Amino acid sequence: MHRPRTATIRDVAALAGVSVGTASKALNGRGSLRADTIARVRQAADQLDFHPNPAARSLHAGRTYTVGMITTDTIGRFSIPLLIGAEDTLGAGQMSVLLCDARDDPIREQQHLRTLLGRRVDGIIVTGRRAGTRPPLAATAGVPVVYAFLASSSPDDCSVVPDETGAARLAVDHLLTVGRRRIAVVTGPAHHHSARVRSAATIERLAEHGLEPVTPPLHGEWSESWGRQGVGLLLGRRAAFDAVVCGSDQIARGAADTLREAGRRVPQDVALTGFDNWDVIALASRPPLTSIDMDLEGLGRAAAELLLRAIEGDPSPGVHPHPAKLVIRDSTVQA
Amino acid sequence: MHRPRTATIRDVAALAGVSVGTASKALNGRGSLRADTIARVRQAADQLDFHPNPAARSLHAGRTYTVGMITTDTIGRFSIPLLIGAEDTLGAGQMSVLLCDARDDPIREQQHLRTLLGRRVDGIIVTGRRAGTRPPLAATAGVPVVYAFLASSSPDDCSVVPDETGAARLAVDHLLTVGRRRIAVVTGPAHHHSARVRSAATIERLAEHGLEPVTPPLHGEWSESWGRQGVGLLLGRRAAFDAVVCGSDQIARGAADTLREAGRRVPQDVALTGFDNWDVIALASRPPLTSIDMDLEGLGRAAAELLLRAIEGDPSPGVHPHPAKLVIRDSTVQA
DNA sequence: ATGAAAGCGCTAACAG
DNA sequence: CTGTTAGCGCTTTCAT
Repeated sequence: MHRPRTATIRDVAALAGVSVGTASKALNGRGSLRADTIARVRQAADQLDFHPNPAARSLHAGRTYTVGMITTDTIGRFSIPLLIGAEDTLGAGQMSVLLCDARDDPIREQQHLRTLLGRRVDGIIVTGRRAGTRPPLAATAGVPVVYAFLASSSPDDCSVVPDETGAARLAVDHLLTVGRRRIAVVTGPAHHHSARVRSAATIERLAEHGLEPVTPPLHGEWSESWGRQGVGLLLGRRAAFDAVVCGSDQIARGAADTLREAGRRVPQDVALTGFDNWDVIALASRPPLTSIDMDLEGLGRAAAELLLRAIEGDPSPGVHPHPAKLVIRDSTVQA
Repeated sequence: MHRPRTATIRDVAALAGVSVGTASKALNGRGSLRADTIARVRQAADQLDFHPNPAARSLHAGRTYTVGMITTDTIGRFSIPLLIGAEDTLGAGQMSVLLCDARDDPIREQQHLRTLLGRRVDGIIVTGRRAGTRPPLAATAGVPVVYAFLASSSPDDCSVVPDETGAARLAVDHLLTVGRRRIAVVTGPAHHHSARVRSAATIERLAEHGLEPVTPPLHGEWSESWGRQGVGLLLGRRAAFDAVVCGSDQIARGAADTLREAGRRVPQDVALTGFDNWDVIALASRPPLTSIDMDLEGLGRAAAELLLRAIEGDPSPGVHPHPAKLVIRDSTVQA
């Protein structure tokens, strides 16, 4: 095999006129060496553009300074900010990230897991769009795992999830602040965890203020089309409402379109809140949407920090909710 | 350091009652061994769930079976399918992918490059949204590099890019097929490479059919808002047009909204083509958009294949265009 | 303060 | 056919 001749510590030692052991110590600040020896070695290393071979280092240290990131469903809109956030703090911790896309296929997931363990990663982050919980990864041979966005069903595992109840409260409180009292809910499929959690939290928060929604929550797809239909239903029922809490930005955008076409002004007649703060949708909407931002990038960072800590031997089992924030735009407050 | 006691080849050899050398040969199919010896070793390996330590293997082979993927702008809508495609074929080639997000920052890019080279990756894929060309990566110490989506400005490098001219032709030919002759172009910023290439190719193709656009191409943002404005301009000028080639799905969707609100039927009165086939936009549009799909996932796969080949010592310098395809929906053909 | 040598886990020559 | 041995590049005792 034609090995690209990179400088080795031998070369550095030779150039500096010391033994490899001394060179190693000089470069790693171990042992006690004369200052000028250290300087000489450093200079030699610079001159040769020496970078220690990570394979050799790993072989000795038993660590790879690498973590695996495995997205159970295909990498998508939700995983990306998570990836970015995690990659960011892991990189700061000198860790590199191996990316695995399981495409919603348990077999692929299993293969990727084997690959990662085979590569002796120091830790694993599991993400995915699927709401709620998922079964924990099969045997990970003592390698620390953190679940991000979705939670492991085992409470012994460490999971970081968006605080969806807190998020729903943010939306309700904001609508109350801008004077709305007759609030409707149009959200995603009834069987969908996020849809249920969000609408339950919304209702609960309303109740705390002595209110209830003008109709039971309307469930449908996570689509603009359903947003249009849902609001169409509300209009058809001649329900009196001055705000709609929507389960996603897409639903909210559909709602905005239908309201406008029906001659209702947003936000003067009806205020709208979205969810996800997905810029493409929220900003293109007429008017732009007030929306809940789950801070997925921050969530990814949080997950990475917990993983780093776990790798250092300090695990944090349990489910850790990550706070959301409200981004206010014209769909609730007149420009 | 507390090393997780994974089985080593020594353990396997001991259990099988052979020497490590023999065990190695048995597991790698080298040399010539008795069938039952091989079987015994295999069984021992299975029993101990033995996986060769990749650090040791790398140390010996001088390869890491790892490639770096570095996205120059932040990971986004365009990079993801590329990532997925590349990860897919690299994984099939036993390669893992180290992900680096440079966030449009040359300094971060440089750091990531150093990290990747420091980790001795076998190859690098560079992607990014920025259109057109980019300066080649600084010294890569002989590590093969493939540029995907954007091209390196050096012709000695290997780049895989979408065939945007071919793509524009697909759109024009389709519009002609459905009987349109008075075609307008509304696209992105004039300084943007894709916008220029796409509209130039559109005009050229029209010319080959003895036609020209009803007005010079209209340039603006890559946004729905500009799509609405652009079509507003066309309507205001009382230009007679029966089709609009839009530079992106967002522009096309904006165009569709304005046309509908102006009482023009899509596609009966005006046909629309989008670009990117971004489902969230193209499907939510009323009507759903006929759009050009650059097959980014396939492009990522192609890039990965070229990289694998380059790693094997068979580089393919030059710019390799990757064909696009047309996805026909209701904005050009009545449902 | 420095050097010599062992060993991390594996593969590939070379002996037998 | 199988075993022994010498590295791959680095860190770390242990001598000196």
